[in-house]
Amino acid sequence: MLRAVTASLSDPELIGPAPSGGEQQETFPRAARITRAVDFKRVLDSACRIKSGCLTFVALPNELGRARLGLAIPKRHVPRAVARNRVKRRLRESFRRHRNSLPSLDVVVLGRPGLNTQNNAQLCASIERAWRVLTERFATS
RNA sequence: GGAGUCGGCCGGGCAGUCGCUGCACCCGUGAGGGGGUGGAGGAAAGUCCGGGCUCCAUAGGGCAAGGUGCCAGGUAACGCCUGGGCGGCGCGAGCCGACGGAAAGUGCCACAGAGAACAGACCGCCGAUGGCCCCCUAGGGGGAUCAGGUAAGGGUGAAAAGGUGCGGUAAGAGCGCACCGCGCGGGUGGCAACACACCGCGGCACGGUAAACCCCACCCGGAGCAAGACCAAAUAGGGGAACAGGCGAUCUCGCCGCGUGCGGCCCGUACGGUUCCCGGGUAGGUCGCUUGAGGUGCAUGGUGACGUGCAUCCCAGAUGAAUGGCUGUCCAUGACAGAACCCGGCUUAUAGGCCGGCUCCCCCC
Repeated sequence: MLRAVTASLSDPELIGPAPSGGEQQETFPRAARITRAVDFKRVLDSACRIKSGCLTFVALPNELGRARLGLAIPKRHVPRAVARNRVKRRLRESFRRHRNSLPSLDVVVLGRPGLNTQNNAQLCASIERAWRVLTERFATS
């Protein structure tokens, strides 16, 4: 875990294009997702929330040695299924890219009002900012 | 060539790369890995109809409620589709139609208008007939319009007592006649809806409204994949057994027996420890879950919807929920939009493009 964090800080590409074959594979297996209702509940009951744009990131350290992602984009804030899929795909893709540089956290991303009107650039900026904040806050602890 | 109309189809392509996911195969004790192969739509949407499937209910029948509503066919079924009829719109191809019943009953028909349902004289026209005035005066002529006559014209209205023409009359009027229309009965054609340049009768309306109540005919049990079936921790609780045996006695039966509370004691009653089993059942998991009223091709019956036969193909199945990101390039900027048990329809949204049938107009030969 510690090795992963230091590697990420020295990594030149944080926003850049595809890495073209680094040492670490940027995969997104099922083990990197929060799939159980109890896990969701435990994370959402924790106090650490970071608002970034129209998204809220709720984080809780875990003992697994890797970061996990869970999504909760409500139909109330993004009524159309296509738009909802777009938001979730952006989040998953960005998480996949930054997974190896993140601390060992369970992160649940919540949608907030106004999310429906965000374009891809705004969305990506919000997500990138959230990863940086999460890394800084949990890297030392 | 232009305008229009109907039907069908596509709805970014290609290459590279990094990911996700179903399936079978290989490697690995296992976690997992490897290469292969499949991976959103014409509407996946709205959830408006109709089915399949599942559980519950149910002898049979009726009422109520709801729905459908020209006729015939297609279909698993339909409120859908096809063909036909009728009415309306369009030069036409075509399009549109809750299109059964108003002589079973009830209700409503505003405003305007003189009058609106067993209806009417406001303006107008007439004033033959009766009365009035004038003139010549047996008799006749003229005038005004009091009685009155009149539904042709004006005006009101969504709608005003069938229409046109001729006759007729004081003026008019189905008052009479001809044609058209209407109603009733019959005939003919058609499976039927219905049609008719067919026959007879009736001078002629039995106004509209049933997406107002209603009447008639037909159809209809309820809930939905979070349906439902199975496996099944932990905790609490339910039921049962054992933990304790001994004595008498012939296989069998009888008697006594743990601790604590209530009580002076017995009977009685309540509570309690450990282990195991049983059933219900929560978290969680598995199935349901994709081979189907299925697609494609050929043949064949039918005007058609569609049916039949043969061959061939397997074409998403996720579950905190996959089907995407990036780069290059081309067409020249890609609309509406994302499966959640599955089908058949309807409705709504939709940038742009392709193909075919038909109609009308213009030009050339």
